[in-house]
Amino acid sequence: MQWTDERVELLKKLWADGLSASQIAAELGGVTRNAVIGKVHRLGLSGRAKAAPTAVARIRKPVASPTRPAASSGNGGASRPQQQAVYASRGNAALAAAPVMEARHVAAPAPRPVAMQLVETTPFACESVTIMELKENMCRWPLGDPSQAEFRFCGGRSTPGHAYCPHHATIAYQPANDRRRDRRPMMPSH
DNA sequence: CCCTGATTCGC
DNA sequence: GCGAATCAGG
Repeated sequence: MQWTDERVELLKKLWADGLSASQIAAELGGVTRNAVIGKVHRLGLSGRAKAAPTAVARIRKPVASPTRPAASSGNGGASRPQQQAVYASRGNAALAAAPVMEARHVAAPAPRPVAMQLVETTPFACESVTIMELKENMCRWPLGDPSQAEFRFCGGRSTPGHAYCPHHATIAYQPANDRRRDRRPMMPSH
């Protein structure tokens, strides 16, 4: 990919809009965030409004002398075989489609979406605990309607650090490719 | 671990 | 000029 005028313009705009380099890279396509950052610097638009870095901080740190692995024999370059172009496609980069939204840190451990709660068809003996009884290491798989008093959580023993018990984990974490096939009909609309 | 931008330097 | 590798930090 090359930096056509159009792409450069878009880069400028997105950078000015505050998107991260990886987000911009995803938006442009065909480039990595490194490429974006490199371009940003070459264009001289680095350092986005960063609340006055206070003179001192602004000054190049004298110690900043890089400690590059003393390219004893062409570090990086020489030994690197033809890149297989593994464009950055992880993290929010893949979700960058939505320009605005910046709701990343908002989501909580998140129970399954309501629609998924009634999906389970196979009878499964849950502890059925209330939110008050729910403790660490207890399966947080929701049972029933969260707006009703009867609402419960599975409460089964979950692997430390995980949200669900082994059983519900298998439901919650189906491989993307299997989802469509295995999905039972969900609620009509909501 | 995920992410962020900054920098270097072979190409 | 380009951008991977790396650094430094959250």
